Amino acid sequence: MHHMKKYFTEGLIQFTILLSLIGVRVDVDTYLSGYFSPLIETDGGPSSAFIQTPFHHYRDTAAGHQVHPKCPELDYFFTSRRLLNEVRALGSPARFPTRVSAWLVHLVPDDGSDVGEPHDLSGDPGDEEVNAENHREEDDRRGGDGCGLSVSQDCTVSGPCCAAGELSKEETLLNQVNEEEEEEVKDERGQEETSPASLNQLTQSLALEQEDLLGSSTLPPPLSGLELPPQWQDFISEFDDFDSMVPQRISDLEAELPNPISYDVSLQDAMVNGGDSANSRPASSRTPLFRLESTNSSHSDPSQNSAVALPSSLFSLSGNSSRNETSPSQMGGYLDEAVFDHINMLDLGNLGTIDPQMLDGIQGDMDAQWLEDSDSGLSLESPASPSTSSDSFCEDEGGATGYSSEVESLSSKGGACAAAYRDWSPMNLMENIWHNHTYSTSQAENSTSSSWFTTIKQEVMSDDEAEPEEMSRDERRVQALGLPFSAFQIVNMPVENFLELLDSQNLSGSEVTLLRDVRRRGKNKLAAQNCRKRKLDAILSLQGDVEGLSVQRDALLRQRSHTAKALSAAAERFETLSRTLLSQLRDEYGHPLNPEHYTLHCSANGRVMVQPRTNTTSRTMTSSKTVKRKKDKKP
DNA sequence: GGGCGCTGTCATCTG
DNA sequence: CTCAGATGACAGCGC
Repeated sequence: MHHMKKYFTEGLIQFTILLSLIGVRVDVDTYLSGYFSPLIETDGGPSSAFIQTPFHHYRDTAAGHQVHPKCPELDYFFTSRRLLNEVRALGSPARFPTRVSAWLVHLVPDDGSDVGEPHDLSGDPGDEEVNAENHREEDDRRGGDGCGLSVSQDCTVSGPCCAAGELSKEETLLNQVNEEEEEEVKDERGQEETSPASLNQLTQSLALEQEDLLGSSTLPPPLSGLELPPQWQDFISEFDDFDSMVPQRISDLEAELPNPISYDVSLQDAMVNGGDSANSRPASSRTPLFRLESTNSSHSDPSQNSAVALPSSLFSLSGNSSRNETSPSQMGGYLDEAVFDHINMLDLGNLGTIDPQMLDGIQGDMDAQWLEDSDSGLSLESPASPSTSSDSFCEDEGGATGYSSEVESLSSKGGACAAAYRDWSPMNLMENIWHNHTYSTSQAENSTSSSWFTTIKQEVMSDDEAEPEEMSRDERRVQALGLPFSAFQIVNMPVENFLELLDSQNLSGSEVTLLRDVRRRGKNKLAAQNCRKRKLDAILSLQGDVEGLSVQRDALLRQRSHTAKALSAAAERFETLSRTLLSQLRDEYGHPLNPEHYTLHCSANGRVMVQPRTNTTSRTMTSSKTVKRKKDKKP
C-alpha cells in the first residue's frame, strides 16, 4: 500500500494533472483497483477513449532483479511466473497462439462526461489522491498487485477522439529492446513528468514498440479530421502505415459488431521472460507479465473510437479465478480450430472405454508372450532344399522331420550332408526322425555305398526281432515283398540308393511301383508333418503379432488418453485465461467485457481476436463437428 | 453318435 | 521330364 502511495501520489497525480491540462482525462481507478494500467480518457470530443497501457516493462522486476527477496511483490511475481509457465505448457505456439494484442474502439460522448469511470482524476488533484488511496486499498485486497503507472497513452484532444490501446508483448528480443526504450521513458518521466519533451519521448518509444508490432498488430483505420496537438500529430504520424496493416477481416469483424471492438492481444508475449525493469516502482515489479502499451490509433469512424483497459497481469488472476469451472463446451471460440482438430483426432469419446487396469494386464501378458515368442526359435522358412532331399537324416529325434533348426544348420554345412549321403545308413534315420518308431533300425556305422545293402539287411533283420511294433500298411507291404528294407529305410534312403535297390532286386513292375509309392507316401507324410508344424508355428507367430499389436495399440490409446487430458486441461486453462483477459478489457463504456458474450478467437496466424462468442463459437463448433463427422465416416 | 484333433494320403503345384 | 518338397483337401482313427 505504501509503495503504491509513494509512486502514485507523485508520478501519477502529477502526470494526470498534466494530461488533464491538455484535455486528457486519466482514470486511475481502474489502474488502482486491479492490475490495470491507468485509463486515459479524452474528453475533448464527441468520443473519448480509455487507454490502459503500462508502457513500462515489468519483466525486469519479474525476474527478481532489484527487488528485495522479501518484497511481497515477489509472491505475485512467482505466482505469475508459474501461471505463465502453465500457459507455455498449453502447447505449441502454433496451436495456442498466445500473441495477444488488443484494440478496443468505442465511442465516447462529446460532453466529456465520465463514461463508466467512477473516478475521474482529471480535475481535482486532491480527489485524485483520495481516489488513488481508495484504489490502493482495493488493489491490496486483490493481492497486492500494483501495476506500474503508465500513462503514456496518446489521445486525441479535440474532436472525435480515438485512442487505441494495444496489449502486446513481443518476442524476447523485441521486449528487450523495448524495455530499454521504456526504461528511458520511465526515467525521463520520473525526472520531468510534466514536460512535453517527456511526453514526446514517451510516445516515441511507444511508436518504436508499435513498429515492432506492425507485423502482427491489427489496428483500426486512422482517425481523420482531427485536430491534434503537434506532439500527438507527430506521434500519430508514426502509425500512418497502420492503415495498410489492418487486415480486412478485422474490418469485417468490426462491422459485425454493434460496438466495433477489435483486439489483437499477444498472450505469448506475456510468457516471455521477466525483465529487469522494476527500477521505477516496486509496484510494477509484481506484474511484469504483460507489457501494456498504448499507441495512438486514429480512426476515421468516431463510433469506432477505442478504449482499452487491459490488465498488466491478466494471468495472475487465473490462479484464483473462479471461472476455472468453465466447461469445455464453452471454449469453442477460444481455441484455434487446429486445437479442435487435434481434439477430434484424439477422439475423446472413446477414452472412457479404456480400462487402465485392463490395459496394464494386457501389456503384462504381452510382455510374457513376447518373451516366449522370442525363445521359440521357429522359423516359417522351410529348410528343405533339393540338395538335402535326405534332410530327415539330420532331424532331431521326436521332432518334425526336416524342420528343426538343427536341420537347417546341418543342411547348411553342405559337405557334411553330402558325406552323410555317401555314408548313408538307416541307423541315422532311427536316431533322428520317425518318432513313432514305425520303422525300427539298428546301428550300422561307417557303412559305405557299396556295402549299404548288406548292412541294412542285417539291421532290418535284427530290428524286426527286437521291436515287433505295430507296422503301417506300407511297412507290411514292404515286408510282404521280402525285401531286406523297411519302409522307413526306403523312404529315407538317397534316391541313388533307392534306384540301385530297385535295379538290384529284380523286382516286378508292380513291386517297383509299390516301393515308389511307399517312398512317395513316406516322404509326403514327413512333408505333411512339417507342413502342419510350419502352419502351426505360423499361426502362433501371427497370434504373437496380434498380441504385440494389441499391446502397442493399448499403449497408443493410453498415450492418446494422456494427451487428450493434457489438451483438455490446456483448453480449460485457456478458457480461464481468456475469460480473465476479457474481463479486464473495457468496452466503450468502460465496462469489462462480458466473457459470456465475447471470446478470444485464435486465428491460424497466431493472432487472438476478440469476437462475439455466439458467432465464433457456433462456427468453430460447426467446423469441429464437421471434422468429427468426416472422421466417423472414414471407418 | 457327433464333434474335434491328429494323422496319413492324394492331388497338385513349384523349384 | 523327373524328382523332391510344399500344401490343400480328404478320410480314417481315437478321444
